[in-house]
Amino acid sequence: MERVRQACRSCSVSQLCLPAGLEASELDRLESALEKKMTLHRGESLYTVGDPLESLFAVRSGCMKTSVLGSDGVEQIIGFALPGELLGLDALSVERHQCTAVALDTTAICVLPFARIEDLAAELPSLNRQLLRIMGSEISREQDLLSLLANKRASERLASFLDNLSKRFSDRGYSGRDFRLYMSRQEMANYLGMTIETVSRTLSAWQREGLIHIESKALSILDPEGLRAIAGNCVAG
Amino acid sequence: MERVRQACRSCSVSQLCLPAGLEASELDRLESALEKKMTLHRGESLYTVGDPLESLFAVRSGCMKTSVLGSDGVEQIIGFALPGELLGLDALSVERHQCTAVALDTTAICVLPFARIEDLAAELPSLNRQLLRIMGSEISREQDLLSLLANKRASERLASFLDNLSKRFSDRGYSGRDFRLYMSRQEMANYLGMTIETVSRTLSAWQREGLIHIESKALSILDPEGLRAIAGNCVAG
DNA sequence: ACAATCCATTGATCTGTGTCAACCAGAACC
DNA sequence: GGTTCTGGTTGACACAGATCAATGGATTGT
Repeated sequence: MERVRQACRSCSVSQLCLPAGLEASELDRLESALEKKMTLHRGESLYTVGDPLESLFAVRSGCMKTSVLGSDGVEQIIGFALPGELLGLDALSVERHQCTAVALDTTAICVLPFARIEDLAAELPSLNRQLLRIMGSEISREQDLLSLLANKRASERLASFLDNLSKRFSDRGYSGRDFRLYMSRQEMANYLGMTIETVSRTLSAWQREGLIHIESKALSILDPEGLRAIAGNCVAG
Repeated sequence: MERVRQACRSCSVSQLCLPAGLEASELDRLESALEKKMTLHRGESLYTVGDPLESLFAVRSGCMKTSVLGSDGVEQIIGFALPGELLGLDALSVERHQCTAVALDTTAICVLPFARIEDLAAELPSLNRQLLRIMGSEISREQDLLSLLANKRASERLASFLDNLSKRFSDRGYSGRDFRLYMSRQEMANYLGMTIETVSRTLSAWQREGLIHIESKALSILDPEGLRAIAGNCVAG
């Protein structure tokens, strides 16, 4: 771990992250509250269920998954976090993390000590507003996902998911047509409430139909419109 | 609509609501920011998708449902709000409501003008903290619901739902064994991602087995343990 | 280079729950 | 007092997707 100066200003996703909308002087203060950055490797966890809330985290590069554990011990993946996204917000309720965050790839993380963020937010209204904004969008992201799981069929869910990933990659300056799926088929299936076999079969069918090309984790979307049509024009997921 | 003085202090659910943890002087200021209260009748809506964010709302008595509209126009119910619960948090992301809130019964609502709450939160750290806490618990509530929808079978979902309602009623000082289901079978089914027929069949089966007694909307839980066993000891829903 | 894993694909079969349809009961209305 | 409506229950049947099983390909470790 190392102290990072100018962390936010040099970060390509700051406009998607906590600093969005802050002025230069405010950014200075946020950067000085930012403790350190850390790097996780595939499979390493950032926090697990029950850990006390010490910090919020921002993904700087790479990809994380978050999951909750059902009473039966079965993992349910809640989301995949790309650069610019905040992690740990669910811990604000009871001061303990309610889910587990694991790296799916080598991932750089900014650590935001909660006490400092909280103090700073009390002084900087625009920071507090941005924090609320991010929490609000996490709430509505989950609402969209609920709608997806409750009343769409498997292929619609998978198509929405790929479309959503595509959009997020292009928002971050990467190609929305060709990208790497950081997660395994198992993880996609779990996230979308289906089995690995159904994921595999559906992808194979789309490949046969010329909608996509997929080889291991490398995905090319050949017909974005076709995919969106299957998704029912809904980009949740 | 009328101005309400001492709104929070006289409210039986204030400890579940925004004022939780506030000192007397802070409570004064919150109450003076609280604009008015209003009453909705069954079927009336508090806000709908796209309405600009003007206020957050707290349920004082009665029951509300919130739902999002899929791209295909299909309603997906996201939650049922009981007294003490806050509504409108999803609007903080884009300053517009992302879902619709409709009364399921005659319902009293406290209106919290967002601009005033925001200003006040900047001055009262404990209020801001409580707002974040409530948003955090909404996030984890939805996470639990995701887990329920993605990998539980219909009967487990329904049992979890009833168990969760039971718990919330008893938290509010009502009986957790005998209570009125404010929502229709159709609304339960929609919320839990199943059909009305499956809800009906499952309830009938449990009635036959002596787990519950249900007549129209009046539910008695005869065997809470049995119900919880079906739910797999998970209280999400 | 080989075995040992792990992950993905594909096929065959089974099942939970959706779909379609008939029926019933209570509420609302003439 | 009957008619219509709305919401709920029950049954028969169909099907999307789960489950079980076999195989293949890639990655890891020795």
